[in-house]
Amino acid sequence: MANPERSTELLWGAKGRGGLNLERIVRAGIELADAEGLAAVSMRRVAERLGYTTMSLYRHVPGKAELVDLMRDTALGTEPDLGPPRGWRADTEAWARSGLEFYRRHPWLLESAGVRHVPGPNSIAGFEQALAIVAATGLRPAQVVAVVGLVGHFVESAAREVVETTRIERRTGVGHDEWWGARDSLYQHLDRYPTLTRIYEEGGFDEPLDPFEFGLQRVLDGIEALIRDEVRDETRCAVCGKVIDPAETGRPRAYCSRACQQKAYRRRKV
Amino acid sequence: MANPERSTELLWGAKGRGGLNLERIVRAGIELADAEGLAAVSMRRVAERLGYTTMSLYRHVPGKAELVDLMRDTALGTEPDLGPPRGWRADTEAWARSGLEFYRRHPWLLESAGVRHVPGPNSIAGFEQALAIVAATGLRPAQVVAVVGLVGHFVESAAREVVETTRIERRTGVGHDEWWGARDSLYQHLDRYPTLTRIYEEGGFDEPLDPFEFGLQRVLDGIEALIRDEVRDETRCAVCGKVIDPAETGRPRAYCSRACQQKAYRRRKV
DNA sequence: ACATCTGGTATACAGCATATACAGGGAGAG
DNA sequence: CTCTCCCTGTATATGCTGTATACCAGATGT
Repeated sequence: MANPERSTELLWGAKGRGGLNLERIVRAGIELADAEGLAAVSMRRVAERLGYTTMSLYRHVPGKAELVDLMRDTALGTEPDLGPPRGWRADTEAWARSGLEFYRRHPWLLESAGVRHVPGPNSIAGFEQALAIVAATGLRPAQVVAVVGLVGHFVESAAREVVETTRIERRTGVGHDEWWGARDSLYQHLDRYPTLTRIYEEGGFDEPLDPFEFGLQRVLDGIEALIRDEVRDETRCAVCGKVIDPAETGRPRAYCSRACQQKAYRRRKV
Repeated sequence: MANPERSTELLWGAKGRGGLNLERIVRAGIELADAEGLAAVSMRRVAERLGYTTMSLYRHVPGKAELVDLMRDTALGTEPDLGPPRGWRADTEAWARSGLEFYRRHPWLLESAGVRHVPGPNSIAGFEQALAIVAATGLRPAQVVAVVGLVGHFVESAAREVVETTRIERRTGVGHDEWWGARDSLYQHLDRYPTLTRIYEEGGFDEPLDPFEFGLQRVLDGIEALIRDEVRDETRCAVCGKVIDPAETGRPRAYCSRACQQKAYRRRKV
């Protein structure tokens, strides 16, 4: 993937000379987006930041849409792993939490999330990670896929909420005030919203629960209920997914065969 | 709210004469967005559709952002209600389903959902509806708010997925093929994604579960678990939320007092 | 009768993505 | 060495976008 010639050129070329690169363009785009949001990423701005003309970019990138695709997948690539496995629930939680952290670092990804989303290798790697975690529950394959989709979309949605909130708070100082200021015009029609009124008066909006933490526990509870209903009490091999027939004595088996045990060991070692 | 003069003008002016209106502009914007997506809504296009010049719109609307806000709230206004109450779970499900249906009708709302979202009266009305449903569970106020947020965001997220899928399928004919076509380049690196490979081979992607139906049941299950843990076995008044002390004989009480019973009756009647 | 306001128009400008034409430099062929 | 061709970067132009500014006709108020 990483052309070594280009990489050294990228690492050592520094100041601006050394010619234009795909990598340099993508990096400049990401920096711009991290700092000022996706809307600030225009071909002009990216080119300016690199000291070239607008059209020079088109020698390396087909168009803006593709640039954004590349930016997304590249940004994904710099993420850490989740540590040692501790059961599907803890692992899924860790996966979700790292996803949130990721969106926090690159909020602009949320702005372009609705669009077509051509999956790059790094994006697929995250998908694989989640599939492996959830597959260990023993759910049926289609259910595994659905669960991963559910959690993934939940993270995206919650991140959108959290990021938006912090952005507004940072921009308007307090934030809460502005929100309730806009609500002032509502107070005249409050009789039309009796439940809203009651919940407001009971302080339901004073200290809102963290939407990510709250929602995540609900979603995981829901998945747990599904597992309880669907999965017979069989342990399954983390490598191949086959049912493991339980050992009658001694330490419970974790793999269905020596082959899978070895495979897991090798994978763990690299 | 609805200026009768303007409304009659709007209803009877028909063909194009009768002058420009806020309502006509907003309606034209919605029609355009429904047909061609939010990206197609430009001041020029809206004006053309009405037979006026671009700048004429600015006599009635401060700018495009405000026009979109108005479009959103107006679109929300034409939605049906949910029928008679049948318990929090069925009601929440109905609310979510109507939300999905709404997004299906106006997919462009999803494109502008991430943004600041100034809440209009109709949007608040939907919020009130959901609050009333969830408040009947007896959860604490902050929890009620969090649950409504969770379900609302889930609907938005699932709708995005569903709408996107149908759009791609409609545009590219089959859709599935295109998706797996893009995956062709992946097959060379499949050894890097063992779980993905296994799930694919087991048919986990062949007949994907409906993300809305699947996710909704998980989310509701999670909420149900929360209620089971949090709520003592007390029935609560749907009007004021107070605890109802149970009737020892006869039909179970639904309201905490005659006053609330009457209030509910009056509200139901209008 | 005159001023002011309202609603619609025409023109202009800055920003955007990108198509097209062109220029210099390096590589390879004759 | 020269000629050609490709690769890379540039300059210019087109057609979008939102909107500022200036103008103009007609209605209304005084």
